[in-house]
Amino acid sequence: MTIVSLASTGPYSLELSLRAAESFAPAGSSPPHETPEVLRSAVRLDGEAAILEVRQVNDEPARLEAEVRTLGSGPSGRPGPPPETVADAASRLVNAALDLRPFYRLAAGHSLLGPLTGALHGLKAFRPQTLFEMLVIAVIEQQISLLAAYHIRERIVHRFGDAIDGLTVFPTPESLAQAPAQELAECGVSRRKAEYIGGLAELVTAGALDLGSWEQLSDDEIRDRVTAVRGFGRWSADYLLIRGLGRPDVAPADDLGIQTLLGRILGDGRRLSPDEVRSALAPFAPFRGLAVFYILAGSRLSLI
DNA sequence: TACCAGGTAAAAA
DNA sequence: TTTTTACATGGT
Repeated sequence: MTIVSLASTGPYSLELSLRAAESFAPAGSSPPHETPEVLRSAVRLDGEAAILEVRQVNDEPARLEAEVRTLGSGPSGRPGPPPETVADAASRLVNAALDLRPFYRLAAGHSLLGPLTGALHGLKAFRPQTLFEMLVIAVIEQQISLLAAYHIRERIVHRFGDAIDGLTVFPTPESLAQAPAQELAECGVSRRKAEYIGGLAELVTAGALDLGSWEQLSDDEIRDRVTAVRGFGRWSADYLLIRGLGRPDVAPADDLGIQTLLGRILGDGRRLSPDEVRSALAPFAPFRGLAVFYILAGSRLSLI
């Protein structure tokens, strides 16, 4: 067991972020939390499956506490992972490095975003533990409804991931590279998507895609690398930038769900074209992605 | 039943 | 070069 303390840059509300995350999941998909203020996540630390729990211990300045349990750790087992590893994993999950204050200053004067950032003060999106996971999820979500994608993803995770303490860690690139396309397709993805996932997993396993170094790259450099992989277009690249890397300014203009949402909230109810999405989001640069996330969360939480 | 849903690559024109 | 088509699940 390892416990570490970490700070969030600027304001943060774990409780609000948990409520937003829950509102994005299909109704009834997650059992009611016994402890709604704790983020509980199955992760892989130094190659070993672990449960990572994050709780907030102070509001301003925002401070969090992360606790890890692995199967091997405990009174008689090996020691848990080193504190830096735990702190890094937890910081990534809660996007601790993102500072919301400049976004709030920009939004303050806006008729919709002003009140919304007030009501959602401290809200950040959780990030997945790895970019590999985010890319696989992007493929699954291509073209089909989020609900259908959710069921397919659950099947893949349970079939190829590692169970620990009632949760399941996302499959490794190695396990998906070894999975026959037929077995992936049995989880509900198309034959072609199974090839995309297998191809990605092989590239990562072979070291041809060094996802770990992508944090340092610019948005456009990452778009180039993502779209060079078969099965990954502009939409998937933007999806990775926003959800996987938390890049605050990515405007997902090709996203059907965003086109529909912005048409309803900012437009006349009709779905917006990609160009109309770009125009609608222009006032929020360099925080266009954050603006979309706040509008989406506000919509899901029935605030707008 | 047919169509749409937070796309993409490959075939056809 | 541009347009059309196939693909999988789940809801309406």
